[in-house]
Amino acid sequence: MPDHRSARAQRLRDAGYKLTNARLTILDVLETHGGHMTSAEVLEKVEARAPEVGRASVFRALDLFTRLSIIRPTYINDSSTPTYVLMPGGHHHHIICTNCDRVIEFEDCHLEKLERELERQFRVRLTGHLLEFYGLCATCIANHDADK
Amino acid sequence: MPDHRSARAQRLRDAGYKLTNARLTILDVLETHGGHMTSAEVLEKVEARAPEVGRASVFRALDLFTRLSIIRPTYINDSSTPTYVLMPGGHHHHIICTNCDRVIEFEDCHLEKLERELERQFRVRLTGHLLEFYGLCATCIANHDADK
DNA sequence: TTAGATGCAAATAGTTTGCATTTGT
DNA sequence: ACAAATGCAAACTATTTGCATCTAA
Repeated sequence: MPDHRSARAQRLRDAGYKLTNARLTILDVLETHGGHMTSAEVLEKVEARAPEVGRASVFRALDLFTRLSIIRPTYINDSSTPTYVLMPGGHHHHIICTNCDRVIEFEDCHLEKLERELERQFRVRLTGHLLEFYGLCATCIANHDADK
Repeated sequence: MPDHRSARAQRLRDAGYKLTNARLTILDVLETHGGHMTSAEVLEKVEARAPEVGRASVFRALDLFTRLSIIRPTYINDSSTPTYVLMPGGHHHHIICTNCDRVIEFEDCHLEKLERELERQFRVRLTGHLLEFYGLCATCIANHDADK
């Protein structure tokens, strides 16, 4: 299995950034949690594990990790606050229910071919992608139909 | 050509929402601008066109339009503030340069098949999607290489 | 050794709320 | 007619900044 944890720290290092206690703690919090985390949740977990790490460093690290395509902020529910998703292998895919905000993750996206096409067409070098579908989940479809 | 403008107002109406002056103004601002707009830009344009429309109504409408898959908030640059993209036909696709934040839009995504697969697999009813690729644009690749 | 990163606390900016009033249907 | 939506301004909350200090390389 791929060791994403050391791989991501390595990525920081390769890009010329220091492996500080703050960054490694924040990265570990994200990796331990695994899924979707709001900045508030990250702040809370970091505070619990390493009280000496300041709020500002958390936001600075989240920005940095975003620039490095390690995570990606997205809007899940009532906007205004981003939810960060880890992007192992540079990509992530999910379905968001626009009624109850449930998130369903899925694996396959078959976007490799499109990715290569885009790189050629626009002369870009792509490092990751996020694919979000919106709609109603099974539960909300049932409730909706029951309303009739 | 499809008349997205009346189509979207119709969508509001069909979902049981009132076609108020505030909502129609905000919708028109989004459609006139066409592309990506931050909440600040929407506020500014709405203020210019219809000063009587309050700030709160703008945010309430942006939330509503998001729930209806008319627009979708996403993070383009320095996070913290969402950029809203119109989703004609329910979908939108772009490439974001993680170095200079340039946005390149593209049309084809070939996701219809995947969409149908997901609907079957998870028993969901999908209304739209957003596909974002991250990486370096041609200009930033050149600058990066020049640094060596 | 030293550029880069941190932690703190104060400042800022973006967004939401409560409520009396207005409006679409 | 009346529920839904609005506009206002105040309250709130999340995020950022400036700067002296610290630390990874």
